Amino acid sequence: MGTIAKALQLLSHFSNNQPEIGLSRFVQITGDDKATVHRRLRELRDSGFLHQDPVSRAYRLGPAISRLEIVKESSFPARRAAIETIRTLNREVSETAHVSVIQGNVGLSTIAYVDDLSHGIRVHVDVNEILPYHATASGLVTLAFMEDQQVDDILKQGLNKYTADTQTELPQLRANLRQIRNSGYSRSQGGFELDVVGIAVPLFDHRKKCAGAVAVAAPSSRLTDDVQRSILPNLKIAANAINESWQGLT
Amino acid sequence: MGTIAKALQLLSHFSNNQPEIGLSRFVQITGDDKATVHRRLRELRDSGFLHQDPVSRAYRLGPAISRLEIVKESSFPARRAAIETIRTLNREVSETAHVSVIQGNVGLSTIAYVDDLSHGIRVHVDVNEILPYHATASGLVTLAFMEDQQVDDILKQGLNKYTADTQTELPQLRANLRQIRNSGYSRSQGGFELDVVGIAVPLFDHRKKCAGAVAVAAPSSRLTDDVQRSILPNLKIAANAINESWQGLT
DNA sequence: AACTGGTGGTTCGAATAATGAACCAACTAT
DNA sequence: ATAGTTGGTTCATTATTCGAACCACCAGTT
Repeated sequence: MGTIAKALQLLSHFSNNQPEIGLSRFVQITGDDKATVHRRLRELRDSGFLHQDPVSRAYRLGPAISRLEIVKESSFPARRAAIETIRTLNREVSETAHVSVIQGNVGLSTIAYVDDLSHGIRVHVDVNEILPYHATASGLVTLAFMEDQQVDDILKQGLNKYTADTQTELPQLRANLRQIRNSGYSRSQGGFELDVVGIAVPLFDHRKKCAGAVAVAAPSSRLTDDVQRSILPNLKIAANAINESWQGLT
Repeated sequence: MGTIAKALQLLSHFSNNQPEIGLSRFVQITGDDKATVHRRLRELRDSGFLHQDPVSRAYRLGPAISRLEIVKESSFPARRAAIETIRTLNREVSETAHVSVIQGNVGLSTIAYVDDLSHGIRVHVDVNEILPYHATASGLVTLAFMEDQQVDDILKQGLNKYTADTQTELPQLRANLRQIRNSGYSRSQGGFELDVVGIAVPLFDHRKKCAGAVAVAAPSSRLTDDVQRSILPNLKIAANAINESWQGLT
């Protein structure tokens, strides 16, 4: 990994739970030397990707992010399209829904989500973090529809065990992927976050290559087989809508 | 400038007019060696900041941008707040309005804008580019309310002459800044884009430090003194609203 | 007042990673 | 075939990143 990637990885440590991070905390997280981390943070700050509080000296995500997002969305409004459709999806199924896209071989990056508000108990996965391929419904379904070469590269990296239920056995996983490809959707039960069930359907880009997934997540207690069956058609409709609106963005 | 900053600068070449850029074009723009540029692009791609079209091999802004923007806005919803208020501002004054924030010493980064739709002829500045301090209304008003030390650093870098009307004489500029600080607003006539007049009012962060500006831009033909006077109060109301909503985001 | 442990930040020799001229490979048009 | 594109790679040279040790500051303890 080059210097650039290492620096950019610092940005991925920000989340809802941790919107501001100081130098020492960064050192603690990354394990790198303080001087090194500091130099990287300074360059990110000077480029506008971080904003440093003048008083507390802590860092948070900077204005350059917003600016680039505007450029991105005004030329390829992928996110806007996704948000619209998962809003209606959420209204129909009354559960948390999100759209995530492939981000290299590390996992899926969530670009839109709608938290369910109708239930008292609801899933609160922090979608601001990268979703691993092998432990989430979205990840599994993208793996299933991905090119074999890339699947091999990803599985070669090793399978992190997030919970007791995370599937880390390669043969079973490969069988699971075949089954997912046949059925057209994936289901994951507590592999990433305990008691959370996810159902996901693949998304494709303009060249029919798998680009990501739409998923619904819910507490396992609420997601009976019947409910699941009722959600699936809605998921597929949402996926079609997003696929269609993404075709124009070549 | 370090390697990280050089790589990140590649991202700033994307704009509405140029949403996709290939390797050769990047080499042409930057003047760096092809191998160097390619390595930087690859790292940005692998980190998710660029997406490479599998067919055309051209690069465009990637999903990591959207992800970070979500994290940023869900912890510090600065942009959302800004968008709301400039929408009403736009309805009231019927001209293009935008909010830009300080991005280091290079200029201002626009984080929200509303294009005016009521007039046939309207300003179309590409707000996706960095606004220079000395040549725009937003830039001038932030300079006027910025700390002297930083002002000196910025003016030291030299003043680019964008149009025949760009003010590049230091003494006049400094006098102009004093006058702006007294009046509380700035006005710029065709200094960055010909025939465009801008009026801007400063924004402050939680420590009362100048953080950016709200501005209205219009064709000079339409912006008579009377119209200008009528716009000012609306601008100040908008600035107050944004300032207030930003206070909580320390 | 000195000590302790916590911030953020800097220095400079040593180690490492970025650099760029030359080179492929594929495609298009002449 | 030739010449001019495109994107991408190699490898010896060079310049940059790296990191142990350092400073300055602040808050609470002894």
